[in-house]
Amino acid sequence: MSDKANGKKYKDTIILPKTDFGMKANLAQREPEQIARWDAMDVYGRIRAERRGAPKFILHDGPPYATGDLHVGTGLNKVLKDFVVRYKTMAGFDSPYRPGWDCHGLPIEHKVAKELGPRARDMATADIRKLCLDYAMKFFARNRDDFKRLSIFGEWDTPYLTVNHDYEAGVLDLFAEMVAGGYVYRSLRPIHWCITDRTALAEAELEYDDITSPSVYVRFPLTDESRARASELFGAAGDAVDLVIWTTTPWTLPANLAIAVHPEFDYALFAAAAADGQPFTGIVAEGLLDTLAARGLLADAKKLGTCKGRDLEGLTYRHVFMDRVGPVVLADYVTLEGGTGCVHTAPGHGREDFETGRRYGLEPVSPVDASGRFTDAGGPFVGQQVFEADPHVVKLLQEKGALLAAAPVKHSYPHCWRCHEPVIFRATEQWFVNVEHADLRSRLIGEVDKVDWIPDWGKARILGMVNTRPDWCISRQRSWGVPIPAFYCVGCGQTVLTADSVRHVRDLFAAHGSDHWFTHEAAELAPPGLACPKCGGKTFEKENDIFDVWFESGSSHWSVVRPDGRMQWPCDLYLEGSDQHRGWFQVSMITAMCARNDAPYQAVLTHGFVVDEKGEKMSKSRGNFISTSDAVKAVGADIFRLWVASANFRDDINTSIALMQNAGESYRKVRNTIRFILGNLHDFDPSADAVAPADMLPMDRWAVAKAAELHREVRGHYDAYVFHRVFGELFTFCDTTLSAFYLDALKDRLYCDGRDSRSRRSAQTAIYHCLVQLIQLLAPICPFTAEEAYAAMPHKWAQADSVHLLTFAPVEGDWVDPELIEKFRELFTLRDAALDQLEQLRKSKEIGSGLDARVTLRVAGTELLKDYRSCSELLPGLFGVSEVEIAEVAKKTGAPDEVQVDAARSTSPRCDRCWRHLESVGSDTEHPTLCARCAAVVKAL
RNA sequence: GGGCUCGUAGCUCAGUUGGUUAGAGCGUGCCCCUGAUAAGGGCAAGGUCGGUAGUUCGAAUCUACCCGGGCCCA
Repeated sequence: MSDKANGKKYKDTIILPKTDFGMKANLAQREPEQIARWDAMDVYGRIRAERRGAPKFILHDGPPYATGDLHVGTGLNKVLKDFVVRYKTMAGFDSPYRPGWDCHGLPIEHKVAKELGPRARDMATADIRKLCLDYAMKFFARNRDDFKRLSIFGEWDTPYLTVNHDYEAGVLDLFAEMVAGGYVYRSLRPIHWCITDRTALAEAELEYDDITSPSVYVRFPLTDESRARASELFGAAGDAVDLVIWTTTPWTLPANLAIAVHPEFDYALFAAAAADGQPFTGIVAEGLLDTLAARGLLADAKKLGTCKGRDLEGLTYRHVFMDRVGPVVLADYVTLEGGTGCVHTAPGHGREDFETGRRYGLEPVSPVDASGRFTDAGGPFVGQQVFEADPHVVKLLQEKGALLAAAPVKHSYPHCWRCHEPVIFRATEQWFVNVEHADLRSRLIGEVDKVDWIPDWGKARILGMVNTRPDWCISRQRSWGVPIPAFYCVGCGQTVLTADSVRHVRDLFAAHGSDHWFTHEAAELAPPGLACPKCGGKTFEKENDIFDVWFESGSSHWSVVRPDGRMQWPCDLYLEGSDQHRGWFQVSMITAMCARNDAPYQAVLTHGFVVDEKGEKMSKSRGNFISTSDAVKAVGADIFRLWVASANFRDDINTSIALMQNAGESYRKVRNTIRFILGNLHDFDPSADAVAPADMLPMDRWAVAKAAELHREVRGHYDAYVFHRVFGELFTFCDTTLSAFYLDALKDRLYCDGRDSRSRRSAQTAIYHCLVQLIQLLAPICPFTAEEAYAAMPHKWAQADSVHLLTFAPVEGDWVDPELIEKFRELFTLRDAALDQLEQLRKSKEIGSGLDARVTLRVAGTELLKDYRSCSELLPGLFGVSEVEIAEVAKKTGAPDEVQVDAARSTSPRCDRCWRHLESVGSDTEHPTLCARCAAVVKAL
């Protein structure tokens, strides 16, 4: 019989791996089937039932906007949440997860308006809202399918939608608390306004384009008292002293209430000649004096003195043509880029001006009606349209001798997206939340400090915002949203908004939804018997404004978390992208502090943004946009999820299909490691075959100790939400610990030792425990693969219909063995030396397989010798060679114990069955081509 | 322009309180195995740690400035 034929004959006597767990995952096809099975068994519902009464861990979902294809970033966010929820669930917590969607808001209304075109203007609000709802529902359904495909465990049949009646009622319930607390007020505020369409415009509805404006330099004279003070400040004086301002919108000058200077800049008092040759004394920023002089605005300018901007605060000046005295105020947005360093401030016509005015208690003046014509308060320009009034304003300034210079200037200016005409800033009545009321701002700051921000710089980020944020304007002149439930007395115009009136409307919305507001008259909406507190009137009009969508999403803790008996308020965790420091994190905190003086969350975890492979912003217009479904189509959900886990999400995340395919390489390694173990457990029943720890071989005890170590470290990383370390540990365990070393070293025992031999069962016991850890710890990240592996286990560690119903099996104390791990660490340096030698033999063609070689350890020192002899059995496996000889060599006195590693081609014959070169081959006459071990095993069959 | 933030091999990540020659894995190239086989094992190449200037006996690590990216504002 030839060697080959002999080998074939004995091949049937070795025990090769056997499993149905395929090498190819075929995720694209199998994942949807698995989802269907989970749905059919209602695995989510069963988890809820099994965890009832357990400690809770509540991750409250931030609602994504229901529009467009799901950006990979949105998919990544949901996957990270799913890691948390699944991990906490396996850790024994009851962690219900109810996803949500933000369904109201301008982007949807905008899309619908675009589709409708001019028809939109003639449509009833209620009809437009119906179309918006259809739009939102369409995308909600589409996005939900994408999320489900990622295997996010959650309540997909009962998500919270901000258009749900109970959600809308919750928004008003929270609003009622805030009204009761005195946080809500109504005031003028400038907004973008199109005088052609007579409508308010949002930032997203503006288009910027160049226009030419009649810019003017204007002199405003200081009052007598201020002139006296100025002469002290500057150490110089003039008969009259003028503040010089510059503006590109002369028509806003009737609304001028103040002049702003920068507190840190130096300002100069100067003497110069105006264009008409008349000498005058004025004030501008010192840094601009030369520039202005060089432009010929100030002939023969002579600096008389300087002082800091902050010292000018409180000086007063006389308006040139309105009967009004205005103050000098401080503002740090003043620049030296252009102008004079003294900024014309009209709180009714500019956002910054408005904020500055508010700081100084200046009530905005905005004498312009909806069509852009000056009202009675417009002084000399009553009835004129603002842009047409510009030249008249300039002329008047000239007549008054206040015009220093006028020149057309080209600059970028906002235009209406519909009619493309230039827009104006116009002050209208808006609703606000007062962040100073009842020390709200300082309470917010104090509360921010109590929340656990992960990473910790999140705290600095949100503090910076809370510190400087102005009052929150919560009203919008829009259709698609929750109406602000205020009433106005027809008799006297008085606003009526009380906690009780809000709660009355809340109940109407709970029953009928917010559409009710648009389909019913004020009389049907107001609480019965409502009377105007001012005039006693009983007839009312209803408010037309709706809430800012941020108010809606900022109410989710109140609408969703608080009423749900399965959850707890405040919840444990919010987990969103870092843009939400300004957005959802902040607005949720504000509403919660108003209502309950408490943060709505105990911890906030943020992730960076998904960017393209070059680290640049991802967008459809750049052509580097990737949707969640693109990703799933390319690599499948489990690989997508593994990719998410592999990235350090605290920074921005570089993304491309190719990078996800890289994660696919790691996936294959993990999968094949699991597959190999499964294959070698096909005849292993732990209840009958497991070997007690004390009886296990040292290398197997080492493997179990490594598995225990893995468990401890991975759990730690999960607890700290450091998923890329979870991934790293799991991968390294599969790749380095198991595949490259341990499993390779085990093959001889698993394949060739007797089926029931202690050495083989010991190995199986170890890989069984390794597999249990792998499947469990992988389950939150790759739920499909973990389930598939669990199903493929011939004997499970815990019986369940799904691995996701289980809690983590505890690691037994006697597994943990740091000393053993340390000992192997030493052995590995020996292994490195051996592999180095083997590689040289391979290069010189002396050997091919490691089994062609034998290793000799030349040991100097009795202690070390004893050490190696005690574990001589495991050495061939450690080095991957046929045999290892331990030889004693002389030790120099005083020298430390030493070992030298030598490898050489084995001189022993090769066993036909186990392929090892051993001296014992041929010792059995019945099986002359086998080694002693194999002969014995074959005979016993 | 401001606040926060990131920048270590082509890619994903490690790099204790500053301390030898900056480490892994993936990918790439080469080799081995053919009893994990569209698998498995090994070896090798690949980095001026974004740049510059400081502090220090010594800097990927500390400081300042600059460059590039991101989020949020203006």
